[in-house]
Amino acid sequence: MTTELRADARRNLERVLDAATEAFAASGPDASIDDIARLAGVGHGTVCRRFPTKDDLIYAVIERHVAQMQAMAEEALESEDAGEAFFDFARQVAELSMSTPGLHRCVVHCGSKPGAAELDRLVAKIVSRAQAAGAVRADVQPVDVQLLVRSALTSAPAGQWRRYLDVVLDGLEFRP
Amino acid sequence: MTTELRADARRNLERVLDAATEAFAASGPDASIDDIARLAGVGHGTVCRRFPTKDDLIYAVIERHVAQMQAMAEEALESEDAGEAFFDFARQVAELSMSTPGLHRCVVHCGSKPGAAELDRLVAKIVSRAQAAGAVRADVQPVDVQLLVRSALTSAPAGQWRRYLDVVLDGLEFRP
DNA sequence: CCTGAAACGGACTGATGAGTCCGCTTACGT
DNA sequence: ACGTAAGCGGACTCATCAGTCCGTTTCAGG
Repeated sequence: MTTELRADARRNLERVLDAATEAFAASGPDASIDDIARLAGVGHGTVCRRFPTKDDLIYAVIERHVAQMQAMAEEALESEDAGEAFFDFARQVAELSMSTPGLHRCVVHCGSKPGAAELDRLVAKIVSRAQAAGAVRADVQPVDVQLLVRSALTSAPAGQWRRYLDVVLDGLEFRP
Repeated sequence: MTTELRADARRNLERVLDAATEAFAASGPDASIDDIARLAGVGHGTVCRRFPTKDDLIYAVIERHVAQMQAMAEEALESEDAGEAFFDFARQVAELSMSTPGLHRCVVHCGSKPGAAELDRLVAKIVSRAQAAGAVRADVQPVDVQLLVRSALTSAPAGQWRRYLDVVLDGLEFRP
């Protein structure tokens, strides 16, 4: 079987993923492969063999994050109150993202990779629904909402992001 | 006189500044010194001699920009209506910044260099005044306002920044 | 065991970009 | 015109980092 990994290979793979998670959480996508390899206690050749590209590694690390966000999005779409669903969703995602700012920067770095496309689709739905319900201003596109929220989170000094998010979300509210 | 430049030196200096302005406007602070030197038609040693550090060069290029912003700030401080002054000032600065997005990114890159400190002080005054007048929400600091506006401008896709700014400024308005 | 395939790791390549150095050129005062 | 100091430019150093290659080690099945 080509899909089976030797025991030591599997062990190293886990070490690499753990190390990468730690390194990316600490330094964002700028963490170097060498640092990660060192942290994992393996040669960097080993890292590059499993993940032909650095982005592959980043994506492997944030996959779980993205899946969580997707779950949140699906839940939001089931809520009755479209407006409340949107604002709650935004705060939930922010809370998750900012629990590890480095990983958030990795998500931003990846932009819309395969797999994130589905998430984008869901977000777009949440936003449109909230706009249709008159809870969110109509002169923005779903992608604008994503970018605005993202940039507020990214630009906020450590620990201050909640206030920044408040400003942007208030700005997104529909006002007669 | 040590402060006098030889004619050719002055000519080259101007060429370098022009080239740097063009390159930074096109590519932001990532424009390489080599590119700038090539564009100016000089060796890159010449660039590095005049500007020991790349940041020195960047700062020389944005100096005029910063000065213009400072003038706008001073004017804003003379206005009667503190709230209107703030919002107008924000839009003026945005208009200036985004007329050359690459330079805007340079300004962001420089953060608060010597010289920009004075501008920061003026901005802080404008914001506090608007807050005291009840036009701007009180739960943000002047620096937060700067970062929020900056990030909205930076994250907006080409040509879309006005809408992004609208959202943030609306979010900054005081609401009873 | 013992052997072949899988996995390892680090030396190597190649790209990039900032800043230094020094032999050559050129401006400009006399 | 000529000598000298200012100025030039590009080759060089140094650092960083992603990705490749191959000789060596280790696993695991027979």
